[in-house]
Amino acid sequence: MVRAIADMIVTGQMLPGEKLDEVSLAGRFEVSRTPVREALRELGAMGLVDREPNRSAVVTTVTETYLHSMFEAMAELEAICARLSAERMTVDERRTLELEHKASMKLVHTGAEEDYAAHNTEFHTRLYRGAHNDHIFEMVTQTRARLAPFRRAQFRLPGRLAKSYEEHGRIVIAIMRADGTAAAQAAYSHVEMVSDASAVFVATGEPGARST
Amino acid sequence: MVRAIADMIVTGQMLPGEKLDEVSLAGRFEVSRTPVREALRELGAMGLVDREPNRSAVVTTVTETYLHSMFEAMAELEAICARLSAERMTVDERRTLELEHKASMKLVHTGAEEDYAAHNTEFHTRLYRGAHNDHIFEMVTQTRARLAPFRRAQFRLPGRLAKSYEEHGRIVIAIMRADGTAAAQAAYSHVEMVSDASAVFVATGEPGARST
DNA sequence: CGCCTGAAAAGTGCATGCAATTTCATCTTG
DNA sequence: CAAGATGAAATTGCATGCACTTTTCAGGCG
Repeated sequence: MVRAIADMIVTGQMLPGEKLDEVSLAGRFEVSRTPVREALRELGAMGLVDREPNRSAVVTTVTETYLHSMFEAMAELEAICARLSAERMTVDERRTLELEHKASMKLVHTGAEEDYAAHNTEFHTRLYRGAHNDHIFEMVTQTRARLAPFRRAQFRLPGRLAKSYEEHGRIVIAIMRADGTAAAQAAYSHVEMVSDASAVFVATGEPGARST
Repeated sequence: MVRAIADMIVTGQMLPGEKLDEVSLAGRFEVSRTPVREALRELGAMGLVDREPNRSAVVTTVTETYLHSMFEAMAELEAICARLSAERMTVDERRTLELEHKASMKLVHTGAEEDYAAHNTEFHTRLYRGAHNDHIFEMVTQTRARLAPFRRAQFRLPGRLAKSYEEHGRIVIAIMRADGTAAAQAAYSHVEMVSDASAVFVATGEPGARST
């Protein structure tokens, strides 16, 4: 159930500031309020909802500066993962990463945004796993989840798919060369691009853009 | 109440693997089981306790490899904070950091372990704040909390106080020079030292050492 | 003597109910 | 007409109770 509610937030079905009242959710999931309350607590600890005493839980509205801090943190974390991946990935991991990347080229050509988005998620997850550090994996995964609402529309920008593919390519090459510094550099600027692309939608008031 | 239980875990009053049964805690805090359950959920989301269906919550036992991954993550995070602090701290923040650092010298000479530990916490917190990135601040703070049980005894190692002071000094100097690279380097190796110092106690079976 | 079996005890998961707080609409007043 | 006061409805916080699962332990069996 935590997963279900988290998904609704992360996928943008619930907008920041929206109230999550316990009885409605209890009805929606056909359980009593007790498990709902526990789920909301957990979501609160995850940073997805804000809770104040005697008030309804609300989907967290991130301020513009906090959003910026998350994107910056994301860039740093991805840079670390890319560097460690360049140093630590097994030959199998490297080969798979490269193969999957090259396979995604045809998605770019056909302009399959949905499919490319899925590939993109997997690509980055491979990077996180390749760092061989479970705690970093958890941090980067959680941060990525909280940023999801703001990244969603990025591939709708014209030419973004091709750009993304090209940036991935730079990361892959650096990792294949075991060049940690270059990999970190490439990953950092890749996230910066995503951040810029997302900023467009934030500014135009797309889902999740409302800020305090 | 979450805070109270978290403190018991972080300060080592509760050892990894220890069961947290709801009725006892309810009695201990003189409330019913409901708020206790919610607190345990939250602690679970924070990674301090493990919860499985129909089983008592237990204080998280970190495996040796996961502990290692947390220390490594901590080094990376502190390095980032030090680098960003070197680039972004205001003159006030820099001055305070330096003053507090120099003031701590006499704690080293008198061998006041408790007081130095308190100073140490504040020193690092200043570093985290100096990065001017709220999300990174949250991540590093949470990671630090989870590592607390394993770092506790480090200052009991002979000569550790002086070493720590010296390492802090290197970080301070780099930050005063606005040399981000040197600051990151100094912070990273500082955490590595702490990791090594803590490993001694983990190996000897001090509180929090039990691993799966 | 050790191991399996099963029943009792203990503990968790969830529903429900009540007190306390917040919220919202309406009424009052300057 | 706007701003504040007021009371009822809605909502949260917590206690309690019951069903179900896990654990424990005593007795029987190999």
